[in-house]
Amino acid sequence: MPESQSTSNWTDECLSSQDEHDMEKNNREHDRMSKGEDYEDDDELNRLEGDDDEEDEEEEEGDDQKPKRRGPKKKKMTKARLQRFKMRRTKANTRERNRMHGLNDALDSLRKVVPCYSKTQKLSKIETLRLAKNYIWALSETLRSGKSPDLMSFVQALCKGLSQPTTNLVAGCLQLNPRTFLPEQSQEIPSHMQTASSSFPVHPYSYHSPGLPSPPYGTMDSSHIFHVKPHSYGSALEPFFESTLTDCASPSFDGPLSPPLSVNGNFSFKHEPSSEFEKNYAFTMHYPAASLAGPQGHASLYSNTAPRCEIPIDNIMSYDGHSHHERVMSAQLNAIFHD
DNA sequence: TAGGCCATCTGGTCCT
DNA sequence: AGGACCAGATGGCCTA
Repeated sequence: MPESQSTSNWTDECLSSQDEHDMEKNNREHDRMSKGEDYEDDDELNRLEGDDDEEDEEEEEGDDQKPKRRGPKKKKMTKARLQRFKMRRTKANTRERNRMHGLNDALDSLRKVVPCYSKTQKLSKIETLRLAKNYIWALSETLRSGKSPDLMSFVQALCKGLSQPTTNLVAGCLQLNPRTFLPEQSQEIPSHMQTASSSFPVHPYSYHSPGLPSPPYGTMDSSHIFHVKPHSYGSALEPFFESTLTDCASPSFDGPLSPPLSVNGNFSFKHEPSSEFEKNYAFTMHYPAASLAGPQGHASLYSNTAPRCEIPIDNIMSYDGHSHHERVMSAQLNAIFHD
């Protein structure tokens, strides 16, 4: 293709300001190369350029000082060639930028459907992926076993391999002290919690970051200890409390109810003091695909009794929604602090 | 100031 | 040939 055609094709494209910036940068690059800097005598560029420009054919001959080089013959960087190079580079940069933006958009979508979504405190890319992996694993495990896990196990599974800040974030979402569910802390965890945390098998693919700092080892804040009350009527949700029912008949569960718990809107427990419901927490899973899916969705696994969703269904975020989710979070925070 | 995270540029490789 | 994908390099920003 003649250079002029290639150039006109390019100029037909819409240049963003970033592209213009690229062009400027490439012009600087041009200056640099014109001065003979870098690029190892332009070998690199010549390799990139290919050999379709007869007019530029030129070889370095008679250079006795340097040993003969292998590979394609060297060609001079003509203006036209440089121009085409710049254009290709600029286009490639734009494509790469867009590609990365698409990737980041996908990651953002993932952040929204993973527990502990926060607009203000965004999970890093790597932590998002780890948390998503744990989340998928935990849900799969739930489906595989056909038994709902207790929350402590679930949170433990979620936090496997996460960095301390992310673990703290999850703990924050849960209103929990991370020490209460980190597996390494089992010696410090009350017996009922140790029992609860055994519902999940060891995560087969858990990421063990060698460089991760240890979780905080502070004093146990009893106000953060997680108390789960089994609800009084039989339902598909009951298995979530099975371990606490069978193993945790300790006096600690006769104490005051702990605040309702929310895992970033994926689980929530609501305290309704005025009803018979009052000593129980309704479990809801308003992961959008679950709670909105109705009979087809995951929610149907847990919803064969009267609806427990304390948040109006239309307040639950849509798959890509933000504001709904924020309202849900806000509602849950209200519930958390309603004591 | 060091370290973490991120966006961007870049060149290589593979695929269509 | 051109685009997609990838990984390395680099520099900016932020935080402890």
